[in-house]
Amino acid sequence: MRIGELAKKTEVPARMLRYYEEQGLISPRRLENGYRTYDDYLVDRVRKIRGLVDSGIPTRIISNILPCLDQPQTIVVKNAEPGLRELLVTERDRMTEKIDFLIHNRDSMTRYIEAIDHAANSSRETARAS
Amino acid sequence: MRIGELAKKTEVPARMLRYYEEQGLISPRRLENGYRTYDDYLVDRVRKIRGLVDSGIPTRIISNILPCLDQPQTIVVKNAEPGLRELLVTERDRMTEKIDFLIHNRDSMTRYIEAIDHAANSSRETARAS
DNA sequence: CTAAACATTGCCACTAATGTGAAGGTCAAA
DNA sequence: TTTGACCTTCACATTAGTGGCAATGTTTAG
Repeated sequence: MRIGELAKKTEVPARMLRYYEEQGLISPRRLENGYRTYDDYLVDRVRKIRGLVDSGIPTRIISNILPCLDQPQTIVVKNAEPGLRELLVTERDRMTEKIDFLIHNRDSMTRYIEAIDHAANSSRETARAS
Repeated sequence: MRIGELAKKTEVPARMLRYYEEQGLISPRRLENGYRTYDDYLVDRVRKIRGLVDSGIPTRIISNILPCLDQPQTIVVKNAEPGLRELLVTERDRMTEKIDFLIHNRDSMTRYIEAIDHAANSSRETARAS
């Protein structure tokens, strides 16, 4: 598919897709006329990129961990680049920390919201009683 | 405590603490000489700010949700600012989405790392057999 | 077939958010 | 009175995007 279709499917502006290419996150092939052409699997990949960026993971890191995120445990593992495993473990652990942190704070927010609701109920009852 | 001590306790440079103040995330009092003075509870708060920023949450949002994150369900709930509950729920749900996304991808990374390890073991055994 | 409408390209510059560095001055403890 | 922590202010850096333009390719309507 061409850039416009991918943009529509991913909700990511074409402009941004070119930007991600510039950052080395996606590498579409080209048609004879120079137009970029994207394989289907890139739809999923672009969504992952968005999610990772939204989670505060810098593009430089994203480019390293993207290979892990493609569904079939591709034979790419054969690379065995030394240091890659290290980096992946580090980033995986950092991610786990982030998850725990977010869960903790999400739960605090939930309790706070419930406190608001409870306060609203109480004052309603107080008003009714008066 | 003064800015230097807070910087040491939180591992956040003093420069950055002034920046967060500028962004309205913390409001230290001042001594007669103009020095900033921080209460103990701000240590925790600064750590939260760091975590939230690292998780891709913009400071403008952080300033809104910070009140929820202070441990004692302070009587602050009395505010009942209309629209605040809405905003909190929205951000809480956004946070949940982020958590789910991160968990999913963290698990993918873990599987990939295991695949690397398994590949390494296999080739070691192959080498031994030859 | 031609012309208008639309998609894509590269390019350059600009914005917004989050920090960071450094100059020049004040404060206070040794 | 020197040293180190702190003050303000202005400017610069980095990351992640955006806007606009002129040129070219493609599609569609008359």
